[in-house]
Amino acid sequence: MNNLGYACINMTLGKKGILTGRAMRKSTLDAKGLPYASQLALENAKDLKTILEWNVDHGIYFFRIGSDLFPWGNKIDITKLPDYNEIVKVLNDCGDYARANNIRLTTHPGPFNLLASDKEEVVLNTILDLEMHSTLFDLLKLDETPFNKINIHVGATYGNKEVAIYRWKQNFKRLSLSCQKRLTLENDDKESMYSVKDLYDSVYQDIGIPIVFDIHHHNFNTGGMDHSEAMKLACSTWPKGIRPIVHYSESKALHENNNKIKLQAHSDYISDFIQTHDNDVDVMIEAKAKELALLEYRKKYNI
DNA sequence: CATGGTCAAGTGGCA
DNA sequence: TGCCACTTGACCATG
Repeated sequence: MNNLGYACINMTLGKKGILTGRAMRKSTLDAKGLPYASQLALENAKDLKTILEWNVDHGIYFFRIGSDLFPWGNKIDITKLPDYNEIVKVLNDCGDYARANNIRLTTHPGPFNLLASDKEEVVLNTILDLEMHSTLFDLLKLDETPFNKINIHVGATYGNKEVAIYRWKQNFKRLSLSCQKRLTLENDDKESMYSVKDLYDSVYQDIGIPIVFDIHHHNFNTGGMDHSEAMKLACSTWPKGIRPIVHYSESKALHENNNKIKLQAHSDYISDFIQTHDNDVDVMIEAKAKELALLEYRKKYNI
């Protein structure tokens, strides 16, 4: 195993008001407009640097950037933000810092990003959101490869997986090349949806999108493969020279012995050793306690 | 100032 | 039929 990372929020810094997730409701955007969106984006960008520095101070070189850095960035023209030039400078600086310190940055746009949708409006919204993430990566001067992945799910079947996958692949072609080159697909956490094997057979074999293996999700949708087989297959889809990423989380319902919680929900901390079956991977820990869970894990297993 | 309901977005599973 | 879960809580009105 190489890098251990965490997602979007630093609890320690968050308590001090340092975060990249300043957001607002639509009503607030309507009331306050671009100047306020600009102010939030600038504060978010500045805090990203602080979080990256904190990470380096704590030996963490893998971080997922949240989707709210540009509040409403998928619906507004961010180049029209009053502070746009300054925001770009700050993001350029964050990117330089990441490169200099060998930090791997990724994103995970929300479950509303459905390239397989049968509704054109949903697809258009998805394209806008994915392109916003890609533009953010451009401003950070990150690679146009899945080293800096923009990761999504297929996420829905519309009653016919084959047709949905076909639409997914058609709509994928509508993305900019730089966005396409960063995109990865993750296995879903429902039996009815897409396992690693589904993604491999129906998408990777056709258009070569790398597969992110989510170990927790696999428990709910194995596609007939055990963990070791599925992880190996997923890892085989990554380009040479780019370390595959796997996601790791544990069940909140089991941790808290509470059957009212869905088994899929993520626990605050993780307790089991992360088995990577000798694959050379970076592991994104998806735990509600964020970097605290990562630090606890390293302490527990002395790594 | 703390709390709790609500918030942009899509889908599917379940009580 | 309406909540929960997913990428993630944070916003905002109210007391």
